[in-house]
Amino acid sequence: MTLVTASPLPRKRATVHDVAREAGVSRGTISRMLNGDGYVSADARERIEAAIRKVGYVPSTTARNLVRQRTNAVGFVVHEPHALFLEDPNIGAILLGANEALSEADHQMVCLVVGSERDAERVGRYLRGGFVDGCVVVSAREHDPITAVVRAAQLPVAFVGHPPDLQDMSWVGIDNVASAHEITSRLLATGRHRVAMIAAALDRDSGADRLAGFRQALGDRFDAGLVARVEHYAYSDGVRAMTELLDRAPDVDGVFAASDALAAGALEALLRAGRRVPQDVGVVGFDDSAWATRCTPPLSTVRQPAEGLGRAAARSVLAQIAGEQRAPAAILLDTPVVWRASA
Amino acid sequence: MTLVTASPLPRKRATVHDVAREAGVSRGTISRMLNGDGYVSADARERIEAAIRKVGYVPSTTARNLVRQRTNAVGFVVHEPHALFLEDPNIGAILLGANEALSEADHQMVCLVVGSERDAERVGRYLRGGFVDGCVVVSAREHDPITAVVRAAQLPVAFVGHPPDLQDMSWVGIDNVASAHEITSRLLATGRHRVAMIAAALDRDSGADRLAGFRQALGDRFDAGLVARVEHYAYSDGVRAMTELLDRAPDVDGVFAASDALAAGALEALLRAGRRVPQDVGVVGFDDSAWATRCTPPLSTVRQPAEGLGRAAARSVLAQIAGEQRAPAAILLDTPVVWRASA
DNA sequence: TTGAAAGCGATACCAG
DNA sequence: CTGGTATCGCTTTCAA
Repeated sequence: MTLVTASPLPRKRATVHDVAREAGVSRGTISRMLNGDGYVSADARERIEAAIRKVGYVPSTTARNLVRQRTNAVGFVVHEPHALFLEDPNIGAILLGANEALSEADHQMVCLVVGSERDAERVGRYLRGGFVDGCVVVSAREHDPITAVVRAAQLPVAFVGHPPDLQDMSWVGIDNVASAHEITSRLLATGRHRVAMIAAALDRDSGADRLAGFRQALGDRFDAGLVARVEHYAYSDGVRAMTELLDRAPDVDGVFAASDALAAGALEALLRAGRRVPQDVGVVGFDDSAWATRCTPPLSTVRQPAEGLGRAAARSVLAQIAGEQRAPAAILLDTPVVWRASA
Repeated sequence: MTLVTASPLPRKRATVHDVAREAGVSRGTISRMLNGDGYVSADARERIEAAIRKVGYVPSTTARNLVRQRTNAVGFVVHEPHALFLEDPNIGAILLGANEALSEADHQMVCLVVGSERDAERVGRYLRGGFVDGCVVVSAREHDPITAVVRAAQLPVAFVGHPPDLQDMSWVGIDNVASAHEITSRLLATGRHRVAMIAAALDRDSGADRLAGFRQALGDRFDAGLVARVEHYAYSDGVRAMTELLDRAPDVDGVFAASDALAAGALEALLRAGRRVPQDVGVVGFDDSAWATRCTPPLSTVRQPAEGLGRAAARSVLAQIAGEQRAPAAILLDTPVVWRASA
């Protein structure tokens, strides 16, 4: 640890008052100018601009927020950061999509990370306390405290995904059942007979629905013994599940993994077991994340429009803030199948 | 898109005033109670609590921030989100570390993403406008507008990494030169003679320093022809660079990649070229990210204490806010070498 | 076109 | 222990 120089004198922030005195006008005039209400003489405008530069004035966001009763900021609430920011490749894209949409509307996205009980409580306070005008919530689970808070606060909100207790709040998502059904069918169409699934996150709708779609696609051929259940969508879970599956059913010739990361793990396990993909076993994933193309062979998968989800959620919140969208809506985005070499 | 139900009536928020009237006490008493200054009779306390519940009172963060002249929130500013949130595995861990430290101090972390000019301008406004009490900045480049803003605002700040124009602001980081030197030496010690490097992000200190350390370790044996330069720390860059390197110098028997993602890409290219790792070519990476263990063979690498960086940065900011740490400091964290099977 | 004044919703000091 | 009052920094009628 190295010390470098001494700290500078802490100068006090300039206020409208200072600018007013300096420019010889009233604070009202300054405010009007800054907020573009027109009706400011060229003369006054000039003097104010000079004064602002001279005293180094920057309006106080806080004071402005208080009087306007709005912040022009929208929260982006993320849960379980460990599982998400570090493992889920979608979260970053969703965040980017949301930021883009908000930026276009000149709103500030403030991302709030909930990593503990304590965080949940504090984030709740900020949310209800008017720190933001609305928020996007990703990966809420059932009975999520955040869900309760935004409902109680009647805050404009859009969820990404739909926990069962959303009631009358808006959400955006994809049709997990249909997507899983489709890709499973495609896999079956390659002539596989013993198709397994690596299912994950069954306590969330995404996980449960993908399993449901898989089951639906198999119909009579569904064999519960060919479903490996794991906790997370992670690579290591995929390795473990596939190893177990090979053990249980050595004749397996097809696998639908509930995420690309899981599929990549499965690939690794298959490789270790000496199986060739796609010759011996066909593998398909879900997400079309970076995993899909970095695997060997590249994964056939379902494209999850992550950025689009973020954008749509943000737009929904903005519409609610603007008072346009009155009724809660459920927005489903398309999920094209991307067919590559793994099946 | 499905419409669900009608929206509820927008009730107005209760204020201290309402609670005061309801409980028959003055607003001062309520404030004292809420802010734990003691000195509130059991009787008053009870009536206030009841009143709060009854009118559904939640203090306004905004109003409180204004009068207190502090928000108890710290910004976490991220640049170039595409490169970072989607590619850099460290950013998530840094964010988590920072959040953890802030949470312990009961401060709210608000993550602000700068994805465009417009974002930079807006984030600058929020930062200077007192939206947060201080901030952590990751991945600032030279002449970064954010750097200028925090300097001008004299905002308590800690950078993760150190762009050259930091002047007297605090930062936390690692010794990239020494780390690169060490792992290169270890690689050489395995008996390699033609050791190449895949260098990236040479416009940032991390990238340039890793190259410098590599060069230093090689001394006389340094051969500029064995350095492949790429833009990003990404997997695909690694594949490309390694392919090129094999082309240029087929006798290469060792590679130091400036990140694990690059190393993973290199592994892929080597595999394709029919080289065995570590028998024919030894490969080492940097970061000790998830890449390192998910590769085959797992990577020998340098552990970058990402969470620790986030925590340290956050602590530094907190100390500055508390007025403890007056002088700017440079904090370097340790980077142990993690030796696995790839070299 | 501009100034004066009334809030926005809390906190904090000061008598009592 | 508690109530009154000034204040935080800005926006926004309302007259002039």
